[in-house]
Amino acid sequence: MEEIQKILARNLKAIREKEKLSLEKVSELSGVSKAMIGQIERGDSSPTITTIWKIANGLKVSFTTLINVPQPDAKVVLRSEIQVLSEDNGRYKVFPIFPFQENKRFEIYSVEIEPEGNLNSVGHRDGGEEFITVFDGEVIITVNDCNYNLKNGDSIRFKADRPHTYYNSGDRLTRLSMTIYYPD
Amino acid sequence: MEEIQKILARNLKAIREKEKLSLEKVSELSGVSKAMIGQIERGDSSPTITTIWKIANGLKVSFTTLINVPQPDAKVVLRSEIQVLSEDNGRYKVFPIFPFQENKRFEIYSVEIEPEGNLNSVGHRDGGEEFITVFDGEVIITVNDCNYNLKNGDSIRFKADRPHTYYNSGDRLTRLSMTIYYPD
DNA sequence: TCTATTTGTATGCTATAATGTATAAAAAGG
DNA sequence: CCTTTTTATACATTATAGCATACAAATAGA
Repeated sequence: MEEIQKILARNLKAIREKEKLSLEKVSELSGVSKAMIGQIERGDSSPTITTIWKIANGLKVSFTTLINVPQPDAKVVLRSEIQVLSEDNGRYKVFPIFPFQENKRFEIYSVEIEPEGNLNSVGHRDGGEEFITVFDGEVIITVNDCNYNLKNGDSIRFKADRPHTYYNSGDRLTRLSMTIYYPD
Repeated sequence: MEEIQKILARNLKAIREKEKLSLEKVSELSGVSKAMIGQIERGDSSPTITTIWKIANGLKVSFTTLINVPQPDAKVVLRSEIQVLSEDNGRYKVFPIFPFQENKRFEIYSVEIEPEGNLNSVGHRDGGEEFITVFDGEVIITVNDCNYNLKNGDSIRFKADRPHTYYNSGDRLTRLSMTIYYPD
């Protein structure tokens, strides 16, 4: 029995218990036999993707809910705790706030750019996407040679797996929130 | 043949072509037979979770990469386009920037709170989690009766499926970035 | 153009997923 | 406590996943 089967078994059983459903009920909801639901929960069988799909749909949960592992409560990150990363002679500063987590697939930064400060990025991992909101100042973001002029309060999302740049075109500090999503 | 099989077929074939791998090579990397890889790509078979796990690991991609559907490039959201939601007699304003997307599982807002403005939340959907960073002013966030005093540049993440409140304890506008994650 | 190599597909066989049914065990109700 | 109902598991059968092998088709190189 593979580890992934155990994970699936635990998650399915946990969901079923939490919702207070019998094997019979899950069977009705999903269109998968009661005996098969039981086999899966005991880790006695490695179900096909079609079967899992039916179960996920029947229980109205996602695949990842069935194949991932759980985590804990509130956590504060003070600015003083953050190890800042500088580029462009200190004119571009990145504050890594919430690191990447495998089961969430995103990480969060805040960014500060001094006037005329800039950063060129060759692009991140495949399929990555950035979500940026301007909280102070202004910025010109270039993606695939397209310039996007953003003012205070504006936002942009773009595919981050290609060359892109950030440039503070104003005369005061620019501050951005940055959420980077990775599909894998 | 189920729809999920077609999706899987398309994604696997796309990855293989992109990486310029032969069926033989994917077979070596994953430990799944060449014939089976071919069957999966043609949608001729509904593989078990163990088989998909092996393929995902062999190709170093996630499950979601194999079972999800692709999207387009950069998109700008100007502040003027955002429909603001107000609470507490206008002292608490929410700007929905990037709406929830099923395949990413998070949504992004910015929030503005006037001095003494506050909001009580009974909690969102099960397992939801909030990631907040202060970009201006200060805020007291309460989660499970615990108060967290955050200053400019500080951040917090907390389980959002329980009662929580936001209160501007300062004497000027507070601005927050808010990323809400939902497991399903 | 021809030959050798690589690649994808077809086929038959084995292993196992998935089911329906029977039954033992657990839970609910009087 | 006893009886009925519900629930989970065992078992036999059917369908199909997964594999090894052969071969046709496509590609690469001389």
